[in-house]
Formats: sequence, C-alpha cells, structure tokens
Amino acid sequence: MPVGLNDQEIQVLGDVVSHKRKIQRGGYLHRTGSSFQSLFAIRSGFLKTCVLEEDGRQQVTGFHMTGELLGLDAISTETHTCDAIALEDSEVCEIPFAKLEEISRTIPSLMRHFHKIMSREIVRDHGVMLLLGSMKAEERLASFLLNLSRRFLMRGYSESEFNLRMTREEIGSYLGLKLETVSRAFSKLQDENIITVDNKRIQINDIARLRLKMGNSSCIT
Amino acid sequence: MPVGLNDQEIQVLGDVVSHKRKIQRGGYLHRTGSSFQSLFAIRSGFLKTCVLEEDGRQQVTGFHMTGELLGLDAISTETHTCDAIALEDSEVCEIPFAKLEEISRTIPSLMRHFHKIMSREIVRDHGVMLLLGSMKAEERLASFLLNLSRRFLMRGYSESEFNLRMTREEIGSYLGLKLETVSRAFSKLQDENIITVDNKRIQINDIARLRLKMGNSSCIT
DNA sequence: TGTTAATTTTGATTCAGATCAATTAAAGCG
DNA sequence: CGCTTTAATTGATCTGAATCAAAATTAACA
Repeated sequence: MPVGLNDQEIQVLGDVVSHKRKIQRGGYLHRTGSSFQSLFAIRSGFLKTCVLEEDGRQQVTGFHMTGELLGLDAISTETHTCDAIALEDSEVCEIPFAKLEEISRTIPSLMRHFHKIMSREIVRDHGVMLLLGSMKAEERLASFLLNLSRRFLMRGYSESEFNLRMTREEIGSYLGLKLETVSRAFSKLQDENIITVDNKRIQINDIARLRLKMGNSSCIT
Repeated sequence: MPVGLNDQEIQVLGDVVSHKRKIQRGGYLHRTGSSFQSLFAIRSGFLKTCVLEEDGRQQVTGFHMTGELLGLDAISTETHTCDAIALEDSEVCEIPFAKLEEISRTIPSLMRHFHKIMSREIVRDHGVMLLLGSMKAEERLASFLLNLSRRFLMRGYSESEFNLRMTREEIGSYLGLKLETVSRAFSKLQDENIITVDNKRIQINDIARLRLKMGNSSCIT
C-alpha cells in the first residue's frame, strides 16, 4: 500500500495484490535483467536498489522503506534495470502490473495516484542529480541524513534518532563518495555537535544547523 | 508525438493536443513553481531543463530534443519543479494532462506507452546518477557525447557530426563539472584524435575509442 | 564463547578537478 | 562594420576528496 492511498483505493488495490513475499536480509527481491511482471510495495523492512558495473563495483541508486513502490524502472523495457536487495528482513506485496493498469482504467483516482508516484520518483532523482552534481561531501551527508529523518518521521518514527541500515560504503556509493570520506564527514558533524554517531546509531542534535550544512541546494523529495 | 507511438495512437493523441506553441531561443516553456496543466511534446528545437538555486547558480537536469516529452516531474505536485528553456527556437505541442489520462483510459496501448515513457525517464535519471556518482571528467564527457550521438542518429541526423546547442557551462552543470574542466576534456579527446572540436561543432572520428573512454559504466538510456 | 571476517575510524599522501587569471575567439547589435 | 559582450581555451596554483595504510571496533558464526 503506497503512502497516500485512501481506504477505498487500498481495498481495490488489495484485490490486485497477488501475494506477499518475504526477503531475508541480503536476499534479492529482483535482479538486473530479470523479466518484469510486477511492482513491489514494501510492507516492512528496508531495501537498496543498485546497478552493478562489470568490474564488480556497485552504484546504489536508492534506499527504500515501508510504503514505497519498487520496480518502476522496469516498466520501460519490461526488464529490471537494477538489483533490489534487502538490507534487513523485509516483506513486500507483489502487484502484477498488467492488473494494476487494468484496474486503474476504472478508478481514475488510482490511476492519477500511480502517475503521481512515478512523477515523484522523477523529482527525487532530479534531487539526487543536484546533490551529486553540485554539493560537497559534508553537504551531501547532511542532505542524506535530513532525507532519512523526514522519511522516518512520516512513518511515525523519531526524526532525531535512528539506526542506519546500510554500511558507510553503501552510503558512499549512493552519495558519490568513498567510504572513508563518509566516515570523516560523520566525524566532522559529530565534532561540531550537530549529530551524535555511534556506529550505525545516529542522533540528530541540532536539525536546524544540519539544514544549514546542506547549504542552499534544493531539498531532496 | 512521442517517439514510438503507432499511427492510430498518434491520431488519437492528435485530438488531445490542444495547440502548438513556439518558444524563441532563450524563452521559457515553463518556470519552477508555475502550475501544471499540460505535458509538452517537443515538435522541433532543443531545450534544457534546470533547477535554479537560491544563489543564482543553475543545475541543468536534462537536454531535450524533438519527440521528447517535458513536464513529467510536475505531475507529482501539480507544480513545475524546474525551468524549461529553449536553447534554439523551438515548437512544442501542449497536451492537457487531464485529457491524456481520460483518453488513455479507453486506449490501453496509449496508457501503456505513457507508462513506459515515464519509466524510461526514471531509467535515464539512474544513468545520470551513475555518471555523476562514479565517473571521472573525461568519462562523463564521452558518455554525454555518445548519448547525444545516439539521439541524433535516432532522429535521422548524423551520429558523427553535430552542433552542440548548449554552452560549455551548461554541459558542465549537467555533468557536475566546471566549464574549464569540460573545455579541457574536449581538448584532451581532440589531442587523442578521438573527436574534432571546432567550438560548438563536434565531429566524432573514432566512436569505438570514445566508447572505451566511457569505461565500463552502464550506458545512459 | 572464541575466532574470524567485515566494518569503521583515523592518519599520511596523492591527484583530479576547482579556482584564479589571462588571452583568444565568437556572437550580438547599434 | 566596428564595438561590446559573451563564450572558450589554456596555464598556474590550490584544495577536497581519493587513495594507501594501519588500527580499532563490531558482527558473524562455528
């Protein structure tokens, strides 16, 4: 159930959902090149999507949590263009895309909602492009933490204290930085008393100053 | 008329298109914050989309040519999230989005096609993220030129010789580089006899070696 | 629980690209 | 057409992040 659907829509969408699927930490929801049948709505857990380069390095294209929809990139070629890997035990609903299209034909609000979700993904990606194209290390990390914070808040969790599910290397891949640079940026923000870092546990002490760190760049949605 | 529609679809879509609009070089098709009513299909010309930062600097998020669809990002909030500016005199068809949704309800192939276009934009953005996150200057420029080359070819123009419509600064903004770095990368590729540069005129002499320059990174679609 | 493997932090050094600066070339335009 | 403005190239220098390296911490698991 994507964030923002009303009860009626959720009910109808419930009929579309063929079945639930559990993915263990480290497991794949889908792989690059595998054929596309369904979108996946995350019910619980945390996943990353990444494209694997020939030489083995991976580029993380996103981190995804409850309520988000995965697989939108695969509609285009009917083939998944990235790997989706669970960073903790997760549960997803499989939504056969053909069925979704069929049903959305009769429910305009569902169709509109689906279009908005796709559009939001495009806006998000533009935000990441801005981040990668024009921000420096510390600004990128601040932006990343504020984005996570906001998403946790939206889901009813603390916006100021949370556990990272991903490694420094995965953060670095997403932010276009090396893991050492990510680690140093964490330490720097901690030295300035803006955040407290205890390995994966992050506490934001001064969200206003963290926002300042991000600079004048547009916010990632 | 987005690339890839069949005759029947184009005809139906023709009924949706409310009117054509000309934009002079330097003119705005839409501005950040303006309300969203319509998508725009480029009939001719060349445009850039960019987000403007508070301090006046701009980040180019894309270059767009004939057959491409603009405004997808605005569906989400019903407000444009970027400026679209013509880099040469251009002509677009306005496609009222509400009408498009309505008609696509009765023509499954049109709906599917629209979904594929949105999805392709997401895939493209992931490609740019990869470029910005993991490629170095020369690789980025090679990737950019190959992408342009392919798009010109698809439209019946030469893949090996074309005019850039944008400045070095705009290329740099798109690629996350400073204009001097872009200029140096051009000169380097020319020194190696891979391309010939005469200001905005580009000639690709050895497309195979240009591809090698791009490295092993996934191609931008 | 102990042992191994993976992750994180921190320091030293290097380097790609940014910045600063000056010249040249091209594009507008009265 | 000549004048002004904008764009592009190239050089010199600086700097932020990458790389190399080592230690410390945490997680995995037999």
